[in-house]
Amino acid sequence: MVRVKLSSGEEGSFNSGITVRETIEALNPTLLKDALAAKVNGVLVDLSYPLDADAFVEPVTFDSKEGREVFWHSSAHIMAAAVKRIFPSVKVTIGPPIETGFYYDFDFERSFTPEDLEKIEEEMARIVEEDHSFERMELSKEEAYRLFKDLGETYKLEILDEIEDDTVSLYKTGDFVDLCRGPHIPSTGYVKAFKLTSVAGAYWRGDERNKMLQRIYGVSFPTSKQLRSYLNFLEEAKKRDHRKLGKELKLFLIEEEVGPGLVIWLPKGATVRRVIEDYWKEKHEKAGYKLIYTPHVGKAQLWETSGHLSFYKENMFPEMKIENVSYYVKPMNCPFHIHVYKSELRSYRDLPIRLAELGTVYRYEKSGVLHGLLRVRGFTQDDAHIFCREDQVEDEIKNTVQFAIEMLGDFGFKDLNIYISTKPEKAIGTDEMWEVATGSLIKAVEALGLEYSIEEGEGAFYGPKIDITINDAIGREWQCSTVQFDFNLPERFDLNYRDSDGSEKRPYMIHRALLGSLERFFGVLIEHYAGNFPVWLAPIQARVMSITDDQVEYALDVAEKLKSEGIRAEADVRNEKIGYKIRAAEVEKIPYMVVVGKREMEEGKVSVRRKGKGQVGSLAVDELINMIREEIETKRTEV
RNA sequence: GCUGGCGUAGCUCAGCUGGUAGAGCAGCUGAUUUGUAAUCAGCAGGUCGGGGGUUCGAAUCCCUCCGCCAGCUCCA
Repeated sequence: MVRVKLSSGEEGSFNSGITVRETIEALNPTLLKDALAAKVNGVLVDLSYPLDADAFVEPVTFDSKEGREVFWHSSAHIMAAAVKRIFPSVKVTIGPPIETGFYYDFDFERSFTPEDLEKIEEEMARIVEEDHSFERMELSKEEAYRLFKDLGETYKLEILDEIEDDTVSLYKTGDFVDLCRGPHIPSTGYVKAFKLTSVAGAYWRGDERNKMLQRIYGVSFPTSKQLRSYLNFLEEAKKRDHRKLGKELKLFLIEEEVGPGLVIWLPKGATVRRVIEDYWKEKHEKAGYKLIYTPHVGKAQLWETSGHLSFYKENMFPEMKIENVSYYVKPMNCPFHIHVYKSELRSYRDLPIRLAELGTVYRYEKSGVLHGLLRVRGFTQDDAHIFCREDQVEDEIKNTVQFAIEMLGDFGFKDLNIYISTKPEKAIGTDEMWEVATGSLIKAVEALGLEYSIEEGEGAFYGPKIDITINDAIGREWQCSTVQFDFNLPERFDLNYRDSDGSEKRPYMIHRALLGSLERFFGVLIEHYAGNFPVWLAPIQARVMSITDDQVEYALDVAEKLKSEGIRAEADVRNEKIGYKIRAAEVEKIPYMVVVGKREMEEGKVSVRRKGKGQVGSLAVDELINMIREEIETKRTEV
C-alpha cells in the first residue's frame, strides 16, 4: 500500500503500482482535466508513472512554467514525428521547449521551405487527430544504442555517448521513437492548437564549427483561443517595431551608404534624445556625479594598459596610425574616466568620486547581429564610474540601484526585474573583494525591498554585477541598467588613494549605465509606447490647425504663444480640410491637436483634441498651456 | 561570421515562364475655403542595391560584392 496526498489536500491509500493518473482520478477527478504531468515528491513525472512509495502529488498544468515546458516539449516530438513521416531521410537531433514554444533541429540535405512547413503542420494535425499516447520505455544503454544505430540516427548515438546512466528512457508516439528524459503529456491529442512559426539554420550543439542543422520553430497551446491571442501578440509586436516606427515617424535613419549599425538621429528623434540627455544630466548632477567629456580615440598604449587589446580586441575597430603612432576608437569610456581619477592625488576624503559621461563608443559587431537601434556599432552609453572606499561600497550600490529605478520609473517603466551575477570560474580579484562586492549588491536590493534572482557564475571575470531589465507594455523584457564592479582596471592603472592612516589604498571601482545606451533605450521607448511618447518626450507636443485661410494668422499666433511657453508646437495652415490635418497629426502621433476656426478665433479660444482620448473641448489658450505644462512637468505616461 | 529569404520612385508595394518599368501615398502646380482620421485635377519623380556575365534583348537567368530580414553564435 502507498499513501498519496494531493497538493489540493485530498489523501488516500492505494495498491503499490497505481499510476499517478489513477490517484488523481480517485481523489480529485476535476484536476485531471487540465493535468499534463505531475510532480511526485517534487520530481516531474508522467501521469502514467507508477507509484511504489508514499507520495505527495502535484498535478502540473499549462498554467505553470513546468507544464508549458512539458507541453511544448511534447509538441516538438509531434513535429519531429511528422517530419520523419514526410521526409524519412532526415536525422533528428534535439527538440527542447523554449520561452514561448519549441523547436526541433533536423539534419536534412536541403533547407525547409514554407510549403514544407505547411505539409508538416498538416501531418502534425493528423498525428494529433490519431491521439497517440506518449509511451515511456526504459532500455539499457546498449539496447538504445542498437536501436538508434538501426534507425540511422547518428546524432542520438552522440547524445547517448554522453549519458552516464546505464538505463535511458525513450518515448514512443505512434511509429516515432525518441531518446528523451521526459516527462510528456499523456497523448498527442492534447495539443489542440499549434503553428510552425519559422525555419532557421542552427549549429549542432550551438557550435559554429559544427554542421548547420535546420531548425523549425513552433508554438502550441491546449486551446485554439490561446493560440489566437498569442498570434495577436505577435501582430502587436510587429506594429510596435521601432524600425518601422522610426521610419514612419522620421525619428532615425540607418543608411547603407553611411554604414551598417551607424545611427543618424533625424530632427524628431534628436529632439527626444535631447530631452532625455537634459533630464539625465540634471539628475546626475543632483545625485552627486561630475559630468565629463572624453575623446573618441586613444593611443594603443592606453588600451594595452587597460587590457582591452588583449581581451576585447575582436570587438574593436581596427588600428589607425597617425605619425607612426597607433590609435584605436574607443569601445568603452572607462580608461578615460580612470585618467580623470588619476589626474590628482586622491585622499580618502575625496571619495566617493562619481564621474559621468554620455560617452559615444564604437564596437565591431558581427554583421549578422545588428538589429535596428537595439544592436548597433556606434552608440552612446549613459556611462559613469564610481571610485570609492570599501566602507562606501554598500551605500554607493544602494544609491545607484535606487537611482536607476527612479530614472526608469520617470520614463514609465515600473515593472522591473533584477539579476545579480556572481563570481565565474575564471576570475581575478581576491575572494574578499568578491565577497564584499557581491554582498553589497545583495544587501542593496534587500534594503530596498526588491525581488531579485541570482545568476550563479554569470559575472564578468573582473567583478560581480547587477542587471536591471524592464518589462514593456506588452510584457517583453529588455536589458537596460547594469552596475558592475571592476577589480581589474584599478589594478592595471595602479589607482590609489591616501587613507586616514597615511597608507596607500586601492579604491573600489564601479562601472554603471542606467539607460544602457541612448540608442537601445530609445528603441525600447519607441516599442513600449508604440510611438506615442509621453508629452514630455514627444518631438512635437502640439500642432495648431486652421480651418480656413481666415484663421491662418490666429493659428500662427497660438503656436507662437505655446512656443514662448516652452512647448514644442507648430502650426498647420495648409489649404486643406480639417479632417486631412487631423489625420496627418494622428498618423504622426502628435499628442495635442489644437483646432482653430471662426468660432475659436472670435472667442479667443482653441478646440483641443488629445491623441488617445479624443475631443477635450473648447479652452482658453492659457488653459491649454497649463494643461500641457502640467503633463510635461509630471512626466505623465497615461493619457 | 554562418544558414535561409529578400533588395523596383522619398514611403508601401505590383511587374507570370527574359521583349528596354507601373499604382497608391508623400512632393510640386492649380482649383476648392473646408469644423475633428484622407477634396479634386494636372505635373514631376526610377543607372529596378553595385559590378561582371549569358542573350539580338535582362528588373526578370548565372556569378560576385554590398545591405536588409529571420535565426545561430555573441552583447550596451
